[in-house]
Amino acid sequence: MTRVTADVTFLRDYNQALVMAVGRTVRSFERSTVVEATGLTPQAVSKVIARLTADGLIRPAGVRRPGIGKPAVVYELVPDSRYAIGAHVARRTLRLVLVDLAGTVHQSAVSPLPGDFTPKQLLDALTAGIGALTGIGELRGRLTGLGIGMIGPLDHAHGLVRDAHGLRHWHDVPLREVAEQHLGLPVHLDKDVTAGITAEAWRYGATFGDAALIMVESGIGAGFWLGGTAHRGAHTNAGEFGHTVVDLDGPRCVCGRHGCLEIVHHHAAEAGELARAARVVAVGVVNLLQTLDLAHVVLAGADLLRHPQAYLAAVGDAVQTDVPRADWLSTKVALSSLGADVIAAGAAMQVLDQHYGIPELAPI
Amino acid sequence: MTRVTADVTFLRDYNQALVMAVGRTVRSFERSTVVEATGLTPQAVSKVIARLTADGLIRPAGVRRPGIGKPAVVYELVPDSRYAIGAHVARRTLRLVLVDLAGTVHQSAVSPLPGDFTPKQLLDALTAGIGALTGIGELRGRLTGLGIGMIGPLDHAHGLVRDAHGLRHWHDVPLREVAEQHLGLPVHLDKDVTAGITAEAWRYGATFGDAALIMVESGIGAGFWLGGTAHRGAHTNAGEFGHTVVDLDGPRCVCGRHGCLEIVHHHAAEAGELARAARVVAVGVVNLLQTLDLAHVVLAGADLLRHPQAYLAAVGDAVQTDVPRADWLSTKVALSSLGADVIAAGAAMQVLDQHYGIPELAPI
DNA sequence: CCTATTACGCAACGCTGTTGCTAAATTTTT
DNA sequence: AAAAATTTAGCAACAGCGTTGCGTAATAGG
Repeated sequence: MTRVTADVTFLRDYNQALVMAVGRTVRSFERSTVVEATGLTPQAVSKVIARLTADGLIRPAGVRRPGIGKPAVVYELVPDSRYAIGAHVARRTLRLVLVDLAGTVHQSAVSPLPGDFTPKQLLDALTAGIGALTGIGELRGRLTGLGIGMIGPLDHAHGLVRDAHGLRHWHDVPLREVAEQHLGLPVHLDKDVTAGITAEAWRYGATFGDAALIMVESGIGAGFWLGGTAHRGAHTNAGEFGHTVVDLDGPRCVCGRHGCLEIVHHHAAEAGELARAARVVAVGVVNLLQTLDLAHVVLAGADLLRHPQAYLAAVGDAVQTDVPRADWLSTKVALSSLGADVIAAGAAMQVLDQHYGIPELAPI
Repeated sequence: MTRVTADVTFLRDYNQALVMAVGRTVRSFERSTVVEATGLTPQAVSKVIARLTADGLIRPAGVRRPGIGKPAVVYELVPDSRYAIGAHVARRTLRLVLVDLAGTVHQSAVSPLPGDFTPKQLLDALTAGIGALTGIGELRGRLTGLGIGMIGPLDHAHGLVRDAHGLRHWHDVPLREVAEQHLGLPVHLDKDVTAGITAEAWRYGATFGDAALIMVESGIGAGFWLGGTAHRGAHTNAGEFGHTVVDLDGPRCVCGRHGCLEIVHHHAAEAGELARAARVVAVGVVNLLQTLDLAHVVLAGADLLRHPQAYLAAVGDAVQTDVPRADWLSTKVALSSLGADVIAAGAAMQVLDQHYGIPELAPI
């Protein structure tokens, strides 16, 4: 939740979210854990824990007797106290997942979408797919909403699909509003890559630094996690990473420029030169590191995950070789920990994050 | 100021900073202006204004009689209530500026630095330069500190120069600490490009969106302003924009890779092909826009400012032509409004920002 | 002179996290 | 077996924040 001014309710929500972040990161925790992690006073932590317990979000889970003194009460998150549904809308498929408060994916289902599908067809597919999730009826009251990760361009703030690449029927569609009415659920709309990086950040926990998710799948995109939050850009259009020029004299791209990362990669992949294709992506990743100085790079996307080791090795090598070596300058490269579910799961986590994540203040 | 947990003092500082931001942006303001901009209640604004007035940071400046009713009291920032000194440390020169609370540059002085200067030599130059600023003695008590904008790599959080490019005597120098002792002033250390974009953001005001400052000057760097704050990256090393590959088969760069933006630009500039040099920078800028979706691009740096119109035209054209056209997707391209002072002035503003800027919370 | 309108602050309030202190549960020492 | 030490945890009072209710000051218009 974003607001401009800070009042005491912000204060409460913020500190409460800090405790929830601890609960999500570790399996179980006690009061002293939170005190250490947050710097809140023990008394304040007690109050927060009492509130969260009353809401059913956390629960006592035994005691710890470390030696002398009164044993400490151990608490744990109640994963099944809240759920969210995540949808990954691609050009031909709809993937739906059910995610709990701890970020665990409980169900995952893929269904085909009609070629060049319309908004109506997507809504129908969403309705059918959500209905098919087993036990969805029993989650009433615990279902916080639906997150949609979709190809752009779109307007995250207004829930508007501006002009989805390669889909004729998607110009200025107020998808969030329409879906909320159609499904009777709160809906959150974001670019696929941004949803993806949110999933990685949520699962990794609060120590997740600046990071990018590279998605190779009918195009190349990137999602960014900068300064503890998703970076969407001035018009929610950040991440068109495939359309950065890496070869001034390269082949002409659909975007009109020459030598875009995407077209160069595509040519190499088409020619069956997997190693060269992977190296091209690696060059792009190192460009990102030089520009943004990231702590994590996560690789994802259907086309990439068909040859995960080739890409992982190429990017890992390039990061080792091409970035100036220094022990203080390290970047972890990894494959998406959620595989093909990462976009849908991240979209679901964005919904949970709106309610139970760390709130933000928007400077004027 | 960064802290983890939110308490009531954070509330106060935050809302107070919002009012200061209004005061810095507009020439004069009244209570209703602030109410509208922030959403605070009139009563809350009255309290904040009373505190700021007592501290001498703002003052009444007449009344406004809009017609019927009691006239409103008009307030204004007191620019000379606080000052900061900014230093831009380049390879051969030291530039010092004196900046007031409103962000106005009052004095600017350039002095040469010895070739391959040592930390000691820089400290002496700083001492001499600061002493030479006229009227500096009368500012005691109103001087908030010294900001240093310097070539990297460096560690902003610890005030440590890791390994300044091309300077032999600068390995792991704790410049902030040393300078604080030597000068008896609080010192703030940051990369030159980050200081530069801070200057633009401060002057532009709170509505400044995601932005980058492109600096062409013995190398090409970029400073980023993302999500209402400076983006420094995981290791304060963001902005090595010159070392992004734009030509896979291009000439070998000092960094070891081939076809870096910097080396390609350098070759064109050396050959006297100004238009081509400018176009190369423009390609890089469009790459940034595709990746990060920026609202502003600011051009700066000694080498660029020797031919400002050529670069401005090339980048402006490329942004118009190469980024997918849409009325909602607009980026403003401009030359640095502070010219050669931008880095030093930005460094000074970072010091002021620490005290009177909008405080941040660091999620665990 | 009266009324409507606008600006603005005092006082009381609700809420936050903090502080001071007491109670409870356990181990260690006598 | 009893007393002391140690640690956890919460009740109660408190300070500080923005908010709300309401009274007062200052102006224009009738």
